Amino acid sequence: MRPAKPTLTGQELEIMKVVWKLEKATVRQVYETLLERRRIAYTTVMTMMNILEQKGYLQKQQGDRAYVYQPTQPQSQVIRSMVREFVDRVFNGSAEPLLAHLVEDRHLTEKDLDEIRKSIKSARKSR
Amino acid sequence: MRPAKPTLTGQELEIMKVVWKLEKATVRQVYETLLERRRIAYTTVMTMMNILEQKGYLQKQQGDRAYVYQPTQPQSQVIRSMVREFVDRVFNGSAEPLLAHLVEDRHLTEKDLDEIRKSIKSARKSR
DNA sequence: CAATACGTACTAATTAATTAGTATGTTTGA
DNA sequence: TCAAACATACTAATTAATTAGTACGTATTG
Repeated sequence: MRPAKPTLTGQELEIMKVVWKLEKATVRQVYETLLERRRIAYTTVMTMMNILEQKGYLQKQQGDRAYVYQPTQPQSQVIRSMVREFVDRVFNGSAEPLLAHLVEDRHLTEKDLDEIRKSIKSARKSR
Repeated sequence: MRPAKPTLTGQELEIMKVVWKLEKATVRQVYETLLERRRIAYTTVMTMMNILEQKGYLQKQQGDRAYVYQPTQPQSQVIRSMVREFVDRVFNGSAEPLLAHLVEDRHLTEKDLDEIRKSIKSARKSR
């Protein structure tokens, strides 16, 4: 049996992104979307989506003709736990060094930090 | 042939962390260190370290008895590119949403942000 | 020096990840 | 209606990742 919430692998994440974007989608819809970027077989997408269902990330229901899949969790929540795992794995759980790296890489500006500062304050209020 | 700088996988990163810590190390040293945390075979460590050498992350030289392995790149540099890849993969390259997640997760405090702010300023000066 | 520990090369087993084919049944439009 | 398109279930091939075993040689030490 598969564990309850196994991590999303690379290709699985790609598919989830499409489904989140579309809110709900058939295999064909996802297939068409992915085709715009690269060559892939219809059945490959189907297999992946079924695995995602087994993993608990997607839910399917009978639609007009084909199954319609939809995410079981919002994107933000899933990504949050991916970040948490990454921080655990790479930085042993502390986010600060990650920040340092982001800054060094010039991905972050002072303006970004102001944004963040604000959001911290409001988060604190709502606690 | 292997690509020049393939990404580090989970277990490979664990081994690299040990070697970075020790600065240079034999298979046995890494093996002993990993043993403290979990059961693993000596040859497993050796295999992994040889793969890391093929991938260009480690360099080996003949030591007194055994080969001595050392990192070809500093930890900070490797981790920086792991962060970059993660940001690309999960956030399509923009770091800001990553920040938002870190904050929401309360991994980040205002104090952290002050630290970062300072480091941005000094980075700017040295540009 | 002989037994034991150590080191390396080579091989291999297992599992996960990725991609896709085939068989078969349903729907639909010309 | 019937051929083409579509859908799904089932199976499978390929590659990567992870873990480890075996054979064999060298070093060490009691």
